[in-house]
Amino acid sequence: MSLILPQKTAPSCRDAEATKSRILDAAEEEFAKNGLRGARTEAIAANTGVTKAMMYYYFSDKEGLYQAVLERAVRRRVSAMQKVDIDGEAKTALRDLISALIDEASHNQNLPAIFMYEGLQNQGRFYAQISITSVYAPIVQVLERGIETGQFRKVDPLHTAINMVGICVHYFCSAPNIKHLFPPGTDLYGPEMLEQHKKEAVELAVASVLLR
Amino acid sequence: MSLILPQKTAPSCRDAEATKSRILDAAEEEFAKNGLRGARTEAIAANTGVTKAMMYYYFSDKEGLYQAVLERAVRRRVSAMQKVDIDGEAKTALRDLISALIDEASHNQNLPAIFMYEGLQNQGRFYAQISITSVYAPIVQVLERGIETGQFRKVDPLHTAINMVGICVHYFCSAPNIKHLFPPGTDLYGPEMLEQHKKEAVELAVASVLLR
DNA sequence: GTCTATACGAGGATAGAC
DNA sequence: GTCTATCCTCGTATAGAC
Repeated sequence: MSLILPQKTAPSCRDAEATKSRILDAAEEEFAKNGLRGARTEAIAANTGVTKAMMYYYFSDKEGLYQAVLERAVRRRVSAMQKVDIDGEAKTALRDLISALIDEASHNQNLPAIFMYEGLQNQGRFYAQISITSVYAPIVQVLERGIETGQFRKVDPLHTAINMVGICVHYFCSAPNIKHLFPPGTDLYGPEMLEQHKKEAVELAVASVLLR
Repeated sequence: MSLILPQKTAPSCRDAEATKSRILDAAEEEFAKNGLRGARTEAIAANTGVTKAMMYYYFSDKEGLYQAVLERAVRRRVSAMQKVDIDGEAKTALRDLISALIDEASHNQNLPAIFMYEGLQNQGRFYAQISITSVYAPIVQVLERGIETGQFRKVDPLHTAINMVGICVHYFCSAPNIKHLFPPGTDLYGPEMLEQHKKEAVELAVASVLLR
């Protein structure tokens, strides 16, 4: 019984793109957990299946890797927001935008943490180059239209958009803190809880602007 | 002109309590910027006026210092929330709670970051011992009462309380990110901006639950 | 393209004088 | 109680073989 055991994750089969994306995945995980400063290149490599040296081969240094992770993350979130049709009724469009944001965070749970860290720890340095506008812009537009058409209260669209994003992401970013508020054993990332978070968030967002 | 120059911050005058609290202040600042892992004991000492050795004299290690900072931070936030009179009309009580939370974050801008980091980076490990319940409990109570008395929609009180805290703190935690959304040079911590954030947040929170 | 081995600086922690 | 000097691990990054 002396079979040759496979490598813990995947064979090193000289596929550049595959390797790069494996590194990006592991790095995203680590940066989401610990931020740029707290992340350990060692830990990234360990979860990658390839060695630390490869990281430096493809991404020149830790910061380069971080930036690549961030760029991919922004691309994903922007694309999730832009898939939403915002040209219909303002109320529906708002509901769909909030849903999309939460669905996307539920699907890729690293993103909220990645963005939060970028602000907290990195002072939004890379955001300056990347332009986060495209994430907030659709919400702002829908709010503006809702106000014009008389469906929504006269809120400040930008502040309100920021507050709505706050509703969506705080649940994810604070999950380890707020889990103590729920019955022991509750899984905040379980399907029922995610569904309820989405429901409550969507209803709260819509109710908060809809004219009575 | 060979005057003896004063120490950069304060004299080392053998006052234990004063020294401890100076260390705590500097540590809070550093932990708020970088989190437990990212924080540098060197940096804390540098802003303290006393040496690194003193840190280890009073707080056994980096983790001990972190825990002390967190405990003080929780005490402050809980006390800010408990000062609010929540026994009057539900709508007023809710408005006052949200105001208090934002005022407190405006006053001590490290707290939102400290709590966010505790969840993101430290998996809420210290929260388990400290009990964060007292921060959310007043909001939950007020929401429950508002629902009972028929003033508020039938929301889930806990989820909604979490979402409302999200509204309050996201502005602060994401400040370096979202500042790119405002005209260049806007100071998100300036009095006008803070006032507007409070106004928008309070109105949004109240409108989101008030029955039409 | 991928690996092993290692250089080197940063940073947490302590010893011991005053 | 406070300081200076130092230890030593950990973690980023590179050299060089395959």
